Amino acid sequence: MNEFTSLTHLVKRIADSTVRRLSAYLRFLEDFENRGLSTISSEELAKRGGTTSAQVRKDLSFFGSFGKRGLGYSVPELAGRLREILGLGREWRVFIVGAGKIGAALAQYRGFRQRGFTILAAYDNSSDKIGKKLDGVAVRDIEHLERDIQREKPDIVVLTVPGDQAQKVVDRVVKAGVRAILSFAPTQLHAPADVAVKTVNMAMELEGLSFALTNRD
Amino acid sequence: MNEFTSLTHLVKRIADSTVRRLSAYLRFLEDFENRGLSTISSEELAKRGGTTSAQVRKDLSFFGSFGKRGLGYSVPELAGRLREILGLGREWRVFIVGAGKIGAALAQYRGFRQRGFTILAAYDNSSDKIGKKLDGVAVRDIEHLERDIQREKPDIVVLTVPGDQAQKVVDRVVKAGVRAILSFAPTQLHAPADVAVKTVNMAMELEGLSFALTNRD
DNA sequence: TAAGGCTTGTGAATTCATTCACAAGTTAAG
DNA sequence: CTTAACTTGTGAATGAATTCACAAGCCTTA
Repeated sequence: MNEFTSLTHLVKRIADSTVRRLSAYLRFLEDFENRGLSTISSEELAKRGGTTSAQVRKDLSFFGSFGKRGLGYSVPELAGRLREILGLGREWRVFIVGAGKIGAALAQYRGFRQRGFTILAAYDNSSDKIGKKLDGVAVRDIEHLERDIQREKPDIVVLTVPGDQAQKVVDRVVKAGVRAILSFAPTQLHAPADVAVKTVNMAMELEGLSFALTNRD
Repeated sequence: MNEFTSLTHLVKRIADSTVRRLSAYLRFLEDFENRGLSTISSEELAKRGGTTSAQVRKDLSFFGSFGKRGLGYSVPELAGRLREILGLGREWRVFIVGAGKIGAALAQYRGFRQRGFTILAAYDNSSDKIGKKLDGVAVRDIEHLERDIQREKPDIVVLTVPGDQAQKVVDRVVKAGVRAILSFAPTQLHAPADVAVKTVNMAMELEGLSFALTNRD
């Protein structure tokens, strides 16, 4: 039984950590799918994901009950359910803002396309880069960012500009109507509550390692 | 008063989320330092970091009491304390394994050097890349990885190889004595408990955004 | 049909993290 | 010296996430 009327009307807020694990489970399931396995238990899923079987079952239970007692989960069915839950059944349109090295690395990253994320264009303010291509992705003048957002309605903006320009770009794209941002700038970003912002902060990860190496034994 | 005898003998395990916030506080403090401000309150620090003043004070309280009641914290002193806590007072030696686009982006990333992370070398298995330079960083044959780890004793290995090779490289570098890894591969990695592993998983972040965009209203 | 072996789904218990709320300490002003 | 205005540091309270533990259901074998 399911306490929710539908996936789009979640009663409880789902924790970020839960969503991240669902994403990991999906990756393992795809692996199992490729190897032709048809069912999997929460225990096996847990071992792969470095968590516990109770955690796996609890995570899934927020969205329904997808398994069979005594048997486990059907690999293709659970994979399908997770794709649905994570919203991967459709195309997501992406703009990259910042055509530096990180932008270039992302433009060629196969994981984007594989999961339905289509990169429409990249933006930069340097005349060296404008008009060129980044692995098949056109680099456009950042002057036209707002205009293009209105025309092409990207769902997600990936930010790879230097830290001191990141907040300014956030303000611009939010004003133009973007509601999801993935930033690689090492700064804290501020946006309205209805805009989803994720930040990948390398400096923070490195300092986490530095801390771990320093404070142990 | 401090319930710990020294920073290297923490009684309580410090949560990952706490360390990440400390890292953020340090960034703001450096900003304040550059602007010549001499004191700051937990409230101001909180506003910048998108948290609460109680959280800031609690985070700091795990390590000692660094503020003055009625006044706040001395900016340079607190910055210094945080650098010490995070282990940023020394040089950290880094190998990059994988000289693809992401490896290249990291090789030129200024944030590394700025915080005392020195990139000693990069490794790859492609003869196109071996012997070349990645923004001043020599690309070496991955065949020599173990030998070089023993010789040059890097503290941290940054992994930017394709997902299907990541675990193999982890096993190799762990066996060779490395105790901290920062991975950009979109896979779950397994390592002994005394090895600190952080993973930056772009696919997971994107799926988090996809989930957020799908499940709202 | 019955028994044995497995595995799910989920309330309850526990552990962990955040927020509250206030005594204690500091500064500045009169 | 006294008062007023602040701000820290921290136990206690609350809230959130994880783990426990077991009834309920499914499959296989005989």
